[in-house]
Amino acid sequence: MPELPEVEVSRLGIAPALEGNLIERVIVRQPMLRWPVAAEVIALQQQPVQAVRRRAKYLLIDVPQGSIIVHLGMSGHLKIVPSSTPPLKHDHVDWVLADGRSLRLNDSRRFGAVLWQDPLQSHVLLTALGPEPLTDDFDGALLFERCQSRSSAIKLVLMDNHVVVGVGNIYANEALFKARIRPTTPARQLSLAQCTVLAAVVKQTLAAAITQGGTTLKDFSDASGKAGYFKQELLVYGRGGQPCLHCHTPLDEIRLGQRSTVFCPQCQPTP
DNA sequence: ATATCCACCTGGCGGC
DNA sequence: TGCCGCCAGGTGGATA
Repeated sequence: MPELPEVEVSRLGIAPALEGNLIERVIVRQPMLRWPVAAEVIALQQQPVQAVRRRAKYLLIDVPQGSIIVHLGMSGHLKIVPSSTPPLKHDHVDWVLADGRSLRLNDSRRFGAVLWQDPLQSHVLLTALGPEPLTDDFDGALLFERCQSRSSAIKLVLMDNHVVVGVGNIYANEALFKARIRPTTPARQLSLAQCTVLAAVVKQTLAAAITQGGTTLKDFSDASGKAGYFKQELLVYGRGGQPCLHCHTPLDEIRLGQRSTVFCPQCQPTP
């Protein structure tokens, strides 16, 4: 999926078209995503959009009756298109706007979701989430504290939504390389100083990726259909076996929690 | 609580 | 050209 930067790039792209606009109706071509598209969303008519927010990798589109929750899964992307545009394969949901355009969700793997949140409530999927990485709620001290009870590899802990949200496989690999920490290091073995560096590079990496329009591996694009440029700045992800950009040692690639994990055996030493 | 593994689904790639 | 296995940006849920 889109990780946090790609979701934020989507939010930035769709918000200007949605906010202050009216959702006239919703067209569902394929209701079976990760869960069935929520009935409350399908029934929406003539609803003004008040705001488009993001929490972790969830987008929240606020209307007077509540909030539409959109998750992009692994392959989802959102576009703003003229409503007359013929739907393509995997264009599962359209939100038809009053100005002749539509918000269109395409998701080939259907790991994404379209859910509903009642006003003044938090959907159950959003209640147990950890802090947002790009706010002051997340810092080295918090990361260090949450690592104390964890013997798992730091990469798995960094990707655990209870610890911090939004860090997926690409950016976990990138941040650990920048922090010079081996992904397999048991989390509780990290020092406060290492956690402070790690939290800082997580913020820096995510923020830079947002600026670059996100990372497009194959099917991510922003609301206008443009691919992201951050792929050019990836230091280790997808580069297993190739030389480290710092020391030229071939990068190691292993599996951690069934996810591809790349690191430099020289620059990211075992503790 | 924590840790591990599986599931969902489509598509692209390499190998034979 | 075709078939097969493997891999891919996520994460809830079942199981020890």
